[in-house]
Amino acid sequence: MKEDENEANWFSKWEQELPSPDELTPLSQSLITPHLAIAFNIQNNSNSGGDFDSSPPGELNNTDEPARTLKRPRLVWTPQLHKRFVDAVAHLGIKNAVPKTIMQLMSVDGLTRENVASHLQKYRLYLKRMQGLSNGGAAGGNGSGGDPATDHLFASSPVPAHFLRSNSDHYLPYVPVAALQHQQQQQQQQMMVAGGGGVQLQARYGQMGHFGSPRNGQFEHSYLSRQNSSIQQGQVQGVQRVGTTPVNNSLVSSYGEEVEGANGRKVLTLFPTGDD
DNA sequence: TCGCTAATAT
DNA sequence: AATATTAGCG
Repeated sequence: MKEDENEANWFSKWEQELPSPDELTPLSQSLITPHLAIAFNIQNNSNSGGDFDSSPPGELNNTDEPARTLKRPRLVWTPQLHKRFVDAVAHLGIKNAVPKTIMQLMSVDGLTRENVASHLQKYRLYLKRMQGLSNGGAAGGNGSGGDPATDHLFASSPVPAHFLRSNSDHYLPYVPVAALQHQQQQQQQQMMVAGGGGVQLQARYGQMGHFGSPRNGQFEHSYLSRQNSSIQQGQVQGVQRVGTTPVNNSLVSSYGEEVEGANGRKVLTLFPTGDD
């Protein structure tokens, strides 16, 4: 197999040029440097949403600047991230739990409103389905419903009781602080990278400055301060077709499993998915 | 501009 | 399968 040799070759080059941990690109900024983009042959498909593409639809930038045209990698909603989401929603109360607000409360660097909106939509559907059934086994053992599969993720976090009311009129504005034990969970995160052109994103978050105590259903303050700048780092890596696992960082020093789905779609998992 | 839902795209 | 994006409305 000569191809393997070739790949091994460019791979070592590539490996040497990887940024040091300090230089990891924060998720909130450009996600993939032009260099990496080219190295991975990741090119934007042109239009479609262009999240952080700075040029508006009307304006046309003839020369393609990869860095600017790149699409965000798909966010991977890990159980922990989802938990944070649930906590945020729980503490905001139904009325205030809208994408933007949730996003702010979560204070996850790199998390966009759209990420949250999309997730929220699915989560709501999940809740609805849960109500339809005899409520009771929200967490852990669903399965026989034969429903969409994100349930998996959703089931990983306990659903606050008041979410499951069909009467959405007057929810309790807050949750009995029981679910609020997350505290400083370790910053270890899982990262999954899909091969074959699929690039996924891992979000890192720091400690939440404690949630404000909701008074009378109005959350009055300042979850707004996002000053946890120090802990926030994220990194994306693409895997072209390499069989080799690109582990070289101190952050990702252990090999994950390289599993192959039915499609030949490889998924790299760095760090075990730490559930609660 | 934001949010919601359903549909569709990747 | 899991997320993202879009359309159409309020």
